[in-house]
Amino acid sequence: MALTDDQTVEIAEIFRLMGDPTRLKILIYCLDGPVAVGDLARLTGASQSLVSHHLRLLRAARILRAERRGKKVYYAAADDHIRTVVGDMIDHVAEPTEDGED
Amino acid sequence: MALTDDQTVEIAEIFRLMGDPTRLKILIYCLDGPVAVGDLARLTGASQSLVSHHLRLLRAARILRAERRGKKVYYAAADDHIRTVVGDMIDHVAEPTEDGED
DNA sequence: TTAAGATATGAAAACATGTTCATGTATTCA
DNA sequence: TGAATACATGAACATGTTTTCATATCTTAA
Repeated sequence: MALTDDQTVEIAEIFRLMGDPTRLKILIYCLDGPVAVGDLARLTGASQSLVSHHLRLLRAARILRAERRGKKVYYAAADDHIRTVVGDMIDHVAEPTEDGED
Repeated sequence: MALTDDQTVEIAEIFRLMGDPTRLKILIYCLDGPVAVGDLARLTGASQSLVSHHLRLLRAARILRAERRGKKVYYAAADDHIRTVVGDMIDHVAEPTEDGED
């Protein structure tokens, strides 16, 4: 595998950001295409302020990218790795658990 | 996508656990095969106690699975999804950043 | 320029987490 | 059994994170 310490920390940071339910919901809604901040608030049930705070973190980590169109700002997944990672994880959870339980 | 709220929380929980550098290191060392607790402590540079605490969390979330052999306990990745997810993430970080910066 | 809509930001409150230290519980071997 | 090795656990401390509330900024339209 051979990752540097910095790379490990960088990856951990991304996982950490995906590790909050509110943030993960936001991220998942953004996987299929750009969504406006207000819509994300309605979809997730979180306050506009909270969504905005989370979006800043997700954007800073390059997990999401923002694009302004008039008064609204649309957020979407930054690249396909993100989509893949979340997709794999959904598969993981969907599966009935591999072989022997403990 | 259509995930239930519980599923979203479950996925977030797994990401959260992978989101700590010490834990991620432990996990990565366990990807290629079973590793004993003491070796994990040496490999990661963390104390035996800390490694043990983290292992408990990773095991409870079914990210790792434990197997005792004599005095030692060996930990390994619970399934291939975990391997895939971490692998994708490593690709993500390895890449030179997709198109336009902000 | 003023008003209204949409998003962003700072500070504080409430809550959660990682780490250490001391100690407890297996397991093997003499 | 007793000693030594390997791992697990509980409590406490220190630090970090999520969330809210109030307010600021940006954009369009009248």
